[in-house]
Formats: sequence, C-alpha cells, structure tokens
Amino acid sequence: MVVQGEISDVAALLGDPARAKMMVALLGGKALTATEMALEADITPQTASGHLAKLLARQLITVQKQGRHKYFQLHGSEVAALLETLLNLSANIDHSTVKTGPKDPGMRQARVCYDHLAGTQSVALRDSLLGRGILVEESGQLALTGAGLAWFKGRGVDIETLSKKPRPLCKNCLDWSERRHHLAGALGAWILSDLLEKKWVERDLDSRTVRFSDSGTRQFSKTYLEA
Amino acid sequence: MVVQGEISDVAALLGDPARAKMMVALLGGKALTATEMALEADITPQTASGHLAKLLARQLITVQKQGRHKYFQLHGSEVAALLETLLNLSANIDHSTVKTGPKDPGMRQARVCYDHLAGTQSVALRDSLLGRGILVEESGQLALTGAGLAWFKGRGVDIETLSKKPRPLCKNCLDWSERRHHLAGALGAWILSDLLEKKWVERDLDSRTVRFSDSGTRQFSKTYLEA
DNA sequence: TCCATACTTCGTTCGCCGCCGAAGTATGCC
DNA sequence: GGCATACTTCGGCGGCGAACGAAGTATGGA
Repeated sequence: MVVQGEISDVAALLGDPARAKMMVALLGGKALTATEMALEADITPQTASGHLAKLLARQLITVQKQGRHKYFQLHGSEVAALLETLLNLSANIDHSTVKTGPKDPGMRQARVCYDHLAGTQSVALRDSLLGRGILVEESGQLALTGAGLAWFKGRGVDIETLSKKPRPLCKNCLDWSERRHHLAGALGAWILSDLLEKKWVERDLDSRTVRFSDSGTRQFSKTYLEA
Repeated sequence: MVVQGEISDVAALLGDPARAKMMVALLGGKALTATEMALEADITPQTASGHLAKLLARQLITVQKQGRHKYFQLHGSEVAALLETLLNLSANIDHSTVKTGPKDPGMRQARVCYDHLAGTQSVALRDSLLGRGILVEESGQLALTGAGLAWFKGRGVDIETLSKKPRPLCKNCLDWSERRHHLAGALGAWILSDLLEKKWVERDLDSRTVRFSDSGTRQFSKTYLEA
C-alpha cells in the first residue's frame, strides 16, 4: 500500500472530465451541493457522490454539513491556483488559431476567479492602479506603495488586518481570457467583496459571471479607473 | 472534435504514473532521451514513445533531434511550476503522519528544482540574504534591495540583463522537503549556474541531487550564508 | 555493405474506472 | 407518523487506454 502521495494521483483526479468540471465550478468561490455539481458535470448524483468522496480523500475540497445538504468548497487557494495554472496551460494549446477564454461577452468582461475579479475590467483595474502609483511592479511582483497604503486606507481598507493573513497582499494572476495579469491576493479579494457589498456588481446565479449595474459601472470607473 | 483544450486533458496526461515519473525526471532540468525516460518510469521504450507523443501534442514538453537521439525537455517554466504545485499538493496529504520529501539525505540537503537550487542549503541561502538586507519580502513577494543590487553586482551578476527576461528576478518557491520558501526566479537560476560553473557543487548523474565539494561548502557558506 | 542502436507503428490483451439502476440511510417538513 | 428530498452504497456493464511483442523506419559506425 502506498502511503506517500503520488503526484499522478492528484493529477488523475483532475484528469477526469466530470471531476474537472465539478472543480472548475467550485472556482466560482461559492460552496455548492453535491446535486448542483452533478448537474454541472452532466452526471447522476450517485456518480458525483463517488467523485466527491475521492476529492475529499485527497483533500482537494472541504465539506460543511448543513442539515441534509453538504456544501463543498475548494481546499484553499493553493488548489485554486493549481486549477488556474491548468486552465491557462490548456488554453495555451495551438494558440495561433484558437480563441482563448469564454465566448460569453459578459463573462469576458467580468467574472469571479476564486475570490477575486477577473476579465477585462479587472485587467483595467490593475493597469490603472499601477499607472497612479498605488501599486508598483518590481521584477514581476506586485507591491503596494506608501501612497497606495494611504489611498486604500482612505477607502476604508484595513490593510494591517489583511497583511496578517498568510497570503500575499497583492498578487499577479494571469487572466484566462485576456492573457494579461490582473490583481489577486488579499487585496484583490477585498475589492471583490467590497464591490459585492456596495452592490456595484451582482453575481450571476449559475456561472462565474458578475454583472455591473449601471451606476456600479460609473462608480467603479470613477473610483478605480480614472486618474 | 474538440478544438478547445480541456483542463482535464492536461491533467489526465499527468495522471498516469508512468508519464508523471517521466515529467518529474525532466524537472531535473536536463534534457533526456526517450530510452532514459523509459528506464526512469519502468516501461519499455515503445510505451514511452507513445507517452512522449501525447505530451508533445499538448505542448507540455519540447524535442530536439540530434542524430538518432531525441532530447526532451519541459516546455518552459510554466509547466515546471505546474509540476511543483502538484508535488507540494500531493505531499500535503495526511501531513500529520507522513514524512515529507525525499528520504535520501543528500537530496534533502541540496537538489535541483528545474533551474534553481532546492533543499536545506537553499532555504538557508534565502534566509541569509533576507537577514542581510540583500532581499526584502513584502506581503509574500521577494524583491532585491538597492544594497542587494550592489552586492550582486560585486559578485559579477549582470542584473540588468537578468531583469530583461520575461520572468521574475526573485521568486519564492515552496520547498518540497523543507516546507519553507527558497529562492527561485532568474536570480535563483543564476546562482545555481554560478555554483556549477565554479565547481562548488556537482550534479548527480541520474537524480536531482547536487553534491557540495568540501571547498565548495566552505566557499558557499562564506559567500552566501555568513553575515 | 552490414550491423547495431534509437525510436516508431501496429495489433492485441487486459485491467481499471466511470457510469448508472436499484436500494439503503439520514434529514426536514407537514 | 408519513412523505419528499439529499446523499450514499452496491453491483454489474462497458469502454478507454496503458502495456508489451513484433515488425518497421531512421541514423551512425565498422
């Protein structure tokens, strides 16, 4: 009996189309039930149940039981990062002819990437923050400047608390559709939750798409995009 | 016929134990021939040939033909990063009881991680550079300081040239055996090649292990580890 | 020219695993 | 209690694909 975890075991779990679909569905960040994921992957609940048991055994996902429902989530951002890497690598194939990313224009424009925003809007956001000296990029790494610290504090962000988390504050994340970096990390996560709380954007019920309201677009643009 | 690359296709390639072994063998950074990899994975050459064709089709590896030999390598550091992530995730399983990393003490101490150094020595290296103000870490991101720039220039590193490459200069890379970060990126790669060129370390012929010579240990310690 | 070596292609076997139907357990609502 | 819903377990079917033997194609050296 093999005790040591083999790299092929983990990869094989993601190598099944149904399981992969289920995992990508979880990339949306929402906790999903077993039946929801079964629908997502076009399989019966009992098949999904088997898959979920395997994913749990390898600790790629976590469960929370709530009455007769079981809510599944990705096991931390490490697993999410693995999925992102896979998405980018699989999109890279034959990059001369194949259009990258989703076809849905709404999803191209703005979608959830585990816990932060992705899509054209989010690439524009990163560009703007860099252009205004709120963020700097040094040898491929993002960092908050002193001016940026003040700026975010003025917007009500508790940077000290965010910094204490065991994850980078700012992080580049390669955008699946845009092929450019957008802002991830604790700060990226904060911005998304802030947008949701302020109701500038609204999550689609059954996809990763997020929709900007009319006033949300205006306010987002004024706050984050205009110099 | 599916044109768009599916994430499960890539994962499935790494999901086969034989193929996974072949890919991990390439993590050593050396180009290998088909038969060498067949030996590594305990399969016959014709089976390996089939695997390699599939890996090539998905552009996870590259070939270079040289006479009757074919030399295979990983297709860039993106693929290497994917393998690293998988290694770490699979080692994470049952972390309460399972010893992580390799059993070979030499390999624990120093080994090659695609193009840079890994193992206890390399973790010590990063700690020392941070402690001496040559590198700084800001919200999980490594960066070279002004003092560090001067220090590396004094050691003959052409930082300008290194910075021009489309990859981060300094990068944290989670160490498989140590579970702590070591130094990766263009600078990490430069240090390894410098150690090899100066003959302070020598690569093992058929593993990822690198061995420090007696004088190499002394000089490495004096140069990089002592304040 | 002849042989050895490196790699590939083809055909066959065989085991694993994803899948569903049917039946079983837990939970909540009326 | 009775019924619906969510999830699980079991058993058997079916197909994909990894593996090797055998034979075929390049390359290099004697």
